[in-house]
Amino acid sequence: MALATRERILEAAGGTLSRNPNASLDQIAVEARVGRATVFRHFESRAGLLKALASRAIAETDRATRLAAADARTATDALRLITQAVVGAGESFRFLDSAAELYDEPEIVEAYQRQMSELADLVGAARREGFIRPDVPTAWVVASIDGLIWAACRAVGDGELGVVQAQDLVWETIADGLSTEGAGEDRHAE
Amino acid sequence: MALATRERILEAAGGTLSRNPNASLDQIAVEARVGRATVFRHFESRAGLLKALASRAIAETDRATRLAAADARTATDALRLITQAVVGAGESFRFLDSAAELYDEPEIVEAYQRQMSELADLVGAARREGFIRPDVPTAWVVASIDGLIWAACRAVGDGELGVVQAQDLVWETIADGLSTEGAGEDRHAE
DNA sequence: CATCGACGAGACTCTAGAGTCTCATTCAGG
DNA sequence: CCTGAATGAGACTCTAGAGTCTCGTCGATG
Repeated sequence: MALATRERILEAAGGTLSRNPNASLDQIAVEARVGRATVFRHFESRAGLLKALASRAIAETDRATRLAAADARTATDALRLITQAVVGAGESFRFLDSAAELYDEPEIVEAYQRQMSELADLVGAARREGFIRPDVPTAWVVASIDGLIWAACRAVGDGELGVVQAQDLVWETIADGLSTEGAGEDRHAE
Repeated sequence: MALATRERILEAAGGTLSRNPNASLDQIAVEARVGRATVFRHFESRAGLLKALASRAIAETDRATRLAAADARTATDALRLITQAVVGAGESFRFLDSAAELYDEPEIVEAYQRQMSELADLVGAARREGFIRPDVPTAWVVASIDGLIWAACRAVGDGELGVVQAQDLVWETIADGLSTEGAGEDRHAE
C-alpha cells in the first residue's frame, strides 16, 4: 500500500493547498486520512512534498505537450490541445498559486522556464502559420494564455463552469475574444 | 509625519507581499525603512495591515468605477475604462494573491463580492449593447477579464510590458482575442 | 529650555507548525 | 502462529514570526 499512500498524500496536498495555500501538514495529513508521521515517511520535508507535487504537475504538462505534438497537424492545433489539456488537469496546478517556496528549487524553476519557453516557441510557430495577430507581442500571448487557463481552472474549481465547457471557452476566447465577431472596429476607437 | 509613515508602510507592504506572499512583518518594516514596532503603532496586527491594504485596493477600484461610469457613454466603454484602470493600478492588487487570510474578514469578502457583482452587471449591460457574444456565459466573461487583468499586472511587474501597452493589449484581447481577425472558422472545428 | 509625540532598537513572551522519535497496532505472507 | 513492513498516535524539540513592552533619541512646538 506504500504507493497508494504516497499517492493519497499527494492528492490530498494538491486539494488542500489549492483551497488554502497556507495549509499545515496536519491538515493535509487529515485530508489524506493518514498520520502526520506518515507524511514524513514518504517525503523528506514540507518542501520535498511541494517539490514532488510540482514535479508531478510538470511531468503531466510534458506528457500533454508530447501527446499534442504527436496528434496535431499544425502548431496552432498543438497550442489548442495543450491549452485544453492543462485546463483539464487544472486541479493539479491550482496549488502552484501558493508555491512561493518553489522559487528556491532550481530544478523546478528551470523546468518551469523550459515549459514557458516551449510555449513561446509554439506561439512563434502558430504566428508563422498566420494564427497570431502580428501586432501582439509573443510575451503577451504567453501571459494571456496563462491568465485564461488560470481563470478557467478557478471557474471550474468554484463550480461556475464544467470542465469541457471551460476548455472550449478558453480556446474560443484566445482565438476570438469575448466580443461579437467583427467588433474590431471598436479597437483603437476615439 | 504620522500619515506619511502609515502610507509608507502600506506601500512597502504592497510591494513586498507582491514579491513574496509570505513576507514577514520584519521584511515589510525594513522595506518601509521603519522600525517593526512602528508597524504595530499604526496597525493592530498583521491581519489589520492586510485588511487596510485590501480596503485601499477596494476603494481604488470603486473610485475607478465611479469615474468610468461618469465618463463612459456606453456600458462597453465603462467596462474598458475600468479594466484599464485596474491594470494601471495593478501594483496595488498583486498582493491579493497571497491574501488567503482575508477570506476571514467579512467586510472585505462582502466588498469583493459586491464589486464582482457590479462587474457582472456591467457585463450584462454590455451584452445588451451587443458587445458580448451571446454564446459566452457571463460567469466566463467575468472570470476571463479577471484572468487577463491578472496576467497583465504580472507582465508589467515582470517588466515584460509597459503599463500603457498592457492596458491596450488586455482590452484588445477581450474584444478580439489573439488570433487574426476572421479566425473564427477554426472554432468548433473537428 | 522644557515638553511631548513619534520613532528606532531591541529584549521579551507566546504560539503554530516543522521535523524527530518511540511504541503499539495491523496486516500480509510464510 | 511468527515475523516484518507500514502505519497511527502522540510526545517531544526547535524555530520563525507575531505581538508586547521599555527605553533612549530625535525634532517640532511652546
